[in-house]
Amino acid sequence: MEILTISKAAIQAGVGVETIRFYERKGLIRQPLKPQNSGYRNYPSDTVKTIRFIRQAQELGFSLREIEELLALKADPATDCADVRERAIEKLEEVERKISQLYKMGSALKSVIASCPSRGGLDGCSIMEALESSSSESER
Amino acid sequence: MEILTISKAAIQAGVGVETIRFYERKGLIRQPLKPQNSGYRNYPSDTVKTIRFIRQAQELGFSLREIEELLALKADPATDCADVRERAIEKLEEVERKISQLYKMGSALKSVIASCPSRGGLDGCSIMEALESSSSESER
DNA sequence: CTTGATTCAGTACTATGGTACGGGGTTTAT
DNA sequence: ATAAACCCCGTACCATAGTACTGAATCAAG
Repeated sequence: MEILTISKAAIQAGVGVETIRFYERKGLIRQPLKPQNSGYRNYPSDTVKTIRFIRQAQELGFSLREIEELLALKADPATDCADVRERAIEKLEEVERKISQLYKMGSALKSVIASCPSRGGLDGCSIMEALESSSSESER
Repeated sequence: MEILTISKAAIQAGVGVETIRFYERKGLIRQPLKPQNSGYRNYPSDTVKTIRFIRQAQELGFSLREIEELLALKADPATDCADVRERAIEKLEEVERKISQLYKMGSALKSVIASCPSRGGLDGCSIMEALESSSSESER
């Protein structure tokens, strides 16, 4: 297994050096071996994979906190595939809910555009109405 | 039209009092009338609708800055229609960009879920594999 | 062996979107 | 009329996801 300095690891993973240290501080990647006479990190190439995993999961809409959980599942030999699948399904549902709302918003905007040929009267401007009717709301 | 104190408005809109003042500072909602002998805000119920709109739009991935622009579309019917129309078109494009982004996320999640055996250890978990092996470089 | 590049830890700073607090003034209910 | 509850403004603080900077230590090349 190849050993990498932080900057080599950063290049291979496609992130900045600071980002790696940031992930380490956040507990997303563990601090690698540091040789006794140096404080320098020596990364196994596994770490590069982990970082890529993080970026990939971010692309799918997972937050770093959620990714941390995914990584914990990954590290636990008792984890069943269904656990991971469950999280992916939840995320998919989240994504799909957003898409459908954006569709509504898109049609509201289209109707605004259509009903506004070139002269006054924005009475048909109903972006809010379109959204109001579709939202019974989340708590905080 | 009902008149509300800030806390009543906050409750109706499902946000905190501080959030309303924050939106006001940000220019998302306008400061309401304040009776002469009091510094207290008196909100029309319209404001509640605006706040709900803001929350809704945020859920869809709009930033407060973008939402401010969306709100500007709805406001002021005296504005030239063509101008409003232009901004509406821009927002529509933004919405469509968001949809396609989320769509990509959704398909990625779906394909990963579909190929998951949904039981067993992670050795055979295609979701984890997908997250790891993907060397699609998004550059930064 | 010296120079320049890299790395270290720690902290500060960015932007976004709030949330909390402190020390007042105002309203309202009893 | 007095206490509880509410509201004011300003400022400080929180999380998220990094990015930048500092001064000292270490490493790699000539």
